Amino acid sequence: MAGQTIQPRPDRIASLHSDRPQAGSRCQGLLWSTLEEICRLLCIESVSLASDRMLFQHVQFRSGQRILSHGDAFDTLYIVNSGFLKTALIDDFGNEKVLGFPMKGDMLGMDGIHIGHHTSETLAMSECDLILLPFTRLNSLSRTTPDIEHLMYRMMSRELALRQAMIGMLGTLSAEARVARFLVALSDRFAEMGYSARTFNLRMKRQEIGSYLGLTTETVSRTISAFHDLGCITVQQRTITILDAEALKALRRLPSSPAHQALRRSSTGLAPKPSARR
Amino acid sequence: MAGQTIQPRPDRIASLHSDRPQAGSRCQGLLWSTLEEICRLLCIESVSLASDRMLFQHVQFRSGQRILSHGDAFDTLYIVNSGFLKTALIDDFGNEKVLGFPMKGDMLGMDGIHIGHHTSETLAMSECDLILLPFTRLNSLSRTTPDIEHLMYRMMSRELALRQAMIGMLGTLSAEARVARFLVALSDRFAEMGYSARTFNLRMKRQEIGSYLGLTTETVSRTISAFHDLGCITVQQRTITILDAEALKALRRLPSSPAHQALRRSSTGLAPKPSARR
DNA sequence: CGTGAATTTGAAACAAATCAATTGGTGTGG
DNA sequence: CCACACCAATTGATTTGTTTCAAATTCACG
Repeated sequence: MAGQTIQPRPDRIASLHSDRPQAGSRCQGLLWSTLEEICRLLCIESVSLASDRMLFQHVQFRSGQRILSHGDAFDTLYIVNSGFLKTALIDDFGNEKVLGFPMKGDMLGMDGIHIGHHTSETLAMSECDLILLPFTRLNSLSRTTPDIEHLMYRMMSRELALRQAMIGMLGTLSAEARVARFLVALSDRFAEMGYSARTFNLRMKRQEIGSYLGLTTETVSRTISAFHDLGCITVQQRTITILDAEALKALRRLPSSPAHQALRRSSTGLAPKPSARR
Repeated sequence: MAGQTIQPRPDRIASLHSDRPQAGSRCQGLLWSTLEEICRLLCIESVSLASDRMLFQHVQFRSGQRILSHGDAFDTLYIVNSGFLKTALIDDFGNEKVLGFPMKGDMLGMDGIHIGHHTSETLAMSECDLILLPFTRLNSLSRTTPDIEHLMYRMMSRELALRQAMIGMLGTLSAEARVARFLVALSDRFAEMGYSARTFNLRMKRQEIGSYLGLTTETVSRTISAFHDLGCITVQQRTITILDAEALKALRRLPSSPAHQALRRSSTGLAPKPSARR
C-alpha cells in the first residue's frame, strides 16, 4: 500500500480548491469520475482532451474498515476522494509501523505492482470515498491515451520522492523536529483541502503518530506539550491550533549525523566551512 | 535520483548469474545493450519478442565523478551495468544524507520524473558502466512495445517497496540491528553479482554507512567491532568476512515503538496476545 | 617516511525509551 | 444518573543507547 508522508506534494502548493466540491457525479446511485476530475484531484495538469467518456467508479468505506491487507492480490489502484486513512506495515511480531496517513488526492496501492500483491495494510480512519483505477483497464486505456502512462510515472515518482524525504527525516531529525514538521505538514495539507491551516483535528492517536515518526507515544505527547508550553501551539485532546508556524518550521535537528566537520580545522587557520552547523 | 537500499530485490532472489559477463556489446568503440539484456540485468522477465533492434547506449564514469546533481534537468534514466555508486541528499546546511548505494541492476533517476529535475546527487565510487534510457525514447518505444510500460511500473514499484522497507528499518531498529542488516544485505547483493557472499570489500566509508543508516561514524565503527568481538564477522579495514550470517539476521530490535501491549491484560485473566513481543 | 584522512577507542553528556502511575474522556450496565 | 471499566493521553522518575567530544592509532598516498 502507499505510504504517503504527510508533506504537501510540491506540485500542489498554492493550488487551493477550497470551494470545490468533492469529485464525482452520481449515476444510478453510484459515484463516477472522469479522468479530468482525477487529474484535478491528483494535482496533475489535465491529461489529454476528450477523455470525458472514461468513467471510473467510486467505492465507499466506513471508519475502521480495512481496504487492503498484506498479501492481497494487486489488481487496482485507488485515489482518495475524501476521508482519512492509514497505511501500515506489520512486522514479524505483529507490531504495526505506520507508513502514512493518506488523504484527499493521494494514490494507494502502487507498491503492489511489482510482485503482484500488497505488502502493507490500509484502513479507513473515517468515512472514505475512493476512486477505483483497475490496473488492467489503466493499461489498456494508456494504449489509446498515452498521457495516462505519463500520469502514472509522475504519481509513482512523486511517491518515491516523498518517501525519500521521509527517510531523510527519520535519519537525521530530532524528535522535536519530527513532530514539528509533522504538524506543519498536516496544517499545509488541511489548507490544501480547504480546511483551516490554523486549527485542525488530529485524526490519529498519539501512538500512531509515534509509530509514523519513529518515536514512542510518550515522546510524542511530551513534545506536543512542550510546544504548547512554548507557545507555538495550543492543544486540547486532538485539537491543535498552530500559533507560530514559523517557529515550528525553524525547528531543525538538535542531533545530527555528520556534523563534526564544522570546527575541526583550527590549526590551519582556515575558517570553518560555512556549510555544516547544528 | 534513485535511493536503493542495499537489500536484494525480492524478484532477484535465487537468480544468480555469477558467470554471466557484463551486458553490452561493443560497436564502433561504444557499448550498446538490447532490451532483453536490460531486462536480464534488472531481473525482470524478458519483455516482448523481437526487440533486439532497440539498442541502448552505455556511458562510462570514473571513480569520483558526479553523475547527477541536485537541480539537473531530468531527461534520462540510467541502469547500472557495473560499478558502485552512491546517491545522497544535501540538506540546507550542506550536510549529506546518503540514500543508497546503487550497484549492478539498479535503476537511477526515477525520482526526477515528476518535477522534471533531480533532487539528489549521484556519484561514482568506482569505475562505472551505465546504460542510458532516454525518457522520451522510452515513451515513444512504449507505443510500439507496450511491455515497456509495465517494466517501468515494476521498476518504480520495486523502488517504492525498497524505500518503504528502509523507512520501517529507520523507524524501528536499533543501531546493532541496522548495521547487521546492512552487512547481510550487502553480502546477499554481492552473491547475486557473483562475488563471494562471505568475504567482501566495503566500498564506502564508515561515515557514509552511518549517514545511510541514520547513525554516527563512531556508532558504526563500534558496532562493527562488537560484531567482530562477538565472532559473527571478521574485519580488517574495509574487508568484511561474515562468519555467522544467521546470528546477524537474528539481531532484531532492542528498542521498539509500540511494544507495551504485550503484558497489559492481567486483570481480565486473558492470556497476553500471541502477537506482540520484543 | 611524513602528512592528512579514516578508523578506532574511551569517557562524559544527553535524548529518548522504558517503567510506572495519574488523569481525563467515553461508553456500558446496574 | 452514577459507578465502573476501558482506552488514550499526560506526567514523572529512571535507565539506556547513542551521540558528542577528545585523543590515539592505523591506513593511504605522494
